[in-house]
Amino acid sequence: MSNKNPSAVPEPTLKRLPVYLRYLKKAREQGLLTITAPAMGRELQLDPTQIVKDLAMASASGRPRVGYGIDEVIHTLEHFLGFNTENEAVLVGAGNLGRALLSYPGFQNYGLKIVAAFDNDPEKLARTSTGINIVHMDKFPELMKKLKISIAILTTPPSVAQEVASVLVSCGIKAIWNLTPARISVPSTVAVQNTSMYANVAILLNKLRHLEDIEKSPDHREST
Amino acid sequence: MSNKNPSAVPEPTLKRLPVYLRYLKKAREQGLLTITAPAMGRELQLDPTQIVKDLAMASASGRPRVGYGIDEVIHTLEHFLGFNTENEAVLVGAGNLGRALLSYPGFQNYGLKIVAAFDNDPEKLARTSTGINIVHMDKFPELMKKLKISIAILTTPPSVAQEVASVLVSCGIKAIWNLTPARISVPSTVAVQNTSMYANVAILLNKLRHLEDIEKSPDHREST
DNA sequence: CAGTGTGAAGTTGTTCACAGCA
DNA sequence: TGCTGTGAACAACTTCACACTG
Repeated sequence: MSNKNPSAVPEPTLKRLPVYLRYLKKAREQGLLTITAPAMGRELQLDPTQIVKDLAMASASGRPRVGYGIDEVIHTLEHFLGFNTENEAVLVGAGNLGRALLSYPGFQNYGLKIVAAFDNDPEKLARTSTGINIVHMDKFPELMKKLKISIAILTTPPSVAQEVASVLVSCGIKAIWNLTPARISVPSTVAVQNTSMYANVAILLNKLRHLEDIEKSPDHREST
Repeated sequence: MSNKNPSAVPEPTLKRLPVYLRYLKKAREQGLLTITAPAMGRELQLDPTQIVKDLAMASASGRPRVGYGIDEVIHTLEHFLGFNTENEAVLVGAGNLGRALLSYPGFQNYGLKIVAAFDNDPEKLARTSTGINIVHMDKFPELMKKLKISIAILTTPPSVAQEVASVLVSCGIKAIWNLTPARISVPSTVAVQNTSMYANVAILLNKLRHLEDIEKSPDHREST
C-alpha cells in the first residue's frame, strides 16, 4: 500500500547521484580530468561497485584502467537529474523554513527555480527576502493560471498541510515537495516527496544513543 | 564499505516513527483514545502490518479488536525516539538554512535544543535570531569545554564542511547532522546523519518526469 | 594488473498469510 | 468478526565474484 511508484531508477541511487555530482564538480575545480570509481569510493565512503552501477543508471560510462571523464559525467548527471533545465516552482508557507529556502542559493544550480511564494499570514506578505514576492494565498489560483507551474514546495504548518495540498492539486500542481511532518493524500497523478526534518533528528539521536551504548558495553572493540 | 551501523532499529522504521507520533498527537487532540493500525494505515497510506511491526520495534503494543492506546503509544514513541529528553546541540554555520533551523520552533518538542550557534563570518555574528547568540567559530573549542555537548548541526557551505567537521570532532562532538551536500569523513565513534536538500530535489524531479512520461505514453491506465 | 561492467549471492526491508484473541 | 502479532514469501538494494579491456 506504500506509495510504490515503478520508477526505473531506485531511490537510493537517486539520492547518491547529487553527491557524486558535487564531488565531481569539486574534483574538476582542482584540475582533475578523469576519476575512477574506487577513488571516489574512498572519498565518499561508498562501495566502488555501487558507484559504477549508479553511474550506469544515469547512462554514464567510463573506460577500464582510466576511469570516467569528469566533465562528461557532470554533464550526463546534470542532464539526467534535470539539474540543468530550469524547473519553476512555487513555495507555499513562508515561515522560517520557507523563507530560508527562498533565500537558499544553489537551488538554481540544482534545477529548481522558485518564482513565487505564498502565505496566509498578512504579517509575512510585506517581506520580499531575495527578490521573490510573498503574496497572499488567495491569489494562488489566479496566479497559477498565468504561471503554469507544476512544482510546489510545501512549508506550511503541518496542521494545514493537507488542506493546502488539496488546493495546490486543484490548481494544477503536479509535484509537491512536502517539508512538513504531516503526510498528505493526493491523487496518484501527483508526485509527492516527503522531507521531514524530524525524521532526521530521530535517526541522528538513535545513532548517537547506539554509539553510546557500544561505548558503555563491556565488549567495545571500537578503534577509538 | 557503506556506513553500515548495526543499529537494532532499521532506518526506514526510524523515519516513520515520527510520522506516527505526529499523527497520534493530532488524533488525541481530536479526542480519540485508541486507534488501530488499519485506520492509521488508511490515513498515512502505509501497510497496516508495517505499522504494527514499527510500533513493536519501539516496544509499543496494542490489544486485538481494540487497537493501541494513543496516550500510551505517544509516550512510548517519545521515550523511544529520545524526543522527551532534552538533547542539547550546537549549530555551526549561520547561513540561510542555519538561521532557519535556529528559529525553527518545534525542535524543542522533538528532543533537540539548540543552545549555541557559530559562524566564521563576522557579518553574521551580530544577529541573535531567537535568543540564541551566534558567536565566532574561534570561540568554539573554548565554549565546548564548558558546555559538554555531543550533537552538532552542520549548515556551513559544503566547501568547508570537512574542515569544520574535523574541528567539531576534535572538540568532542559525537553526532553530526550534516545538512551540507558534501560527505564528511569522521572516526567511526562519531555518528553522522546526512540530509541533503538536493537529494530530495533530485527525487522529486525524477518522480515528476516519470509521471509525465506515463501521461504521455500510449497505455496510461491511470485513474486520473 | 587496475579498472569497468554485470550476473549471482547475500542482506535488508516489505508484504502476505495465518494463528491467537476478545 | 476484526484486530494484533509473527513467521514465511517476496522484493529491493547492496556486495561479491569474475569476465572483459587497454
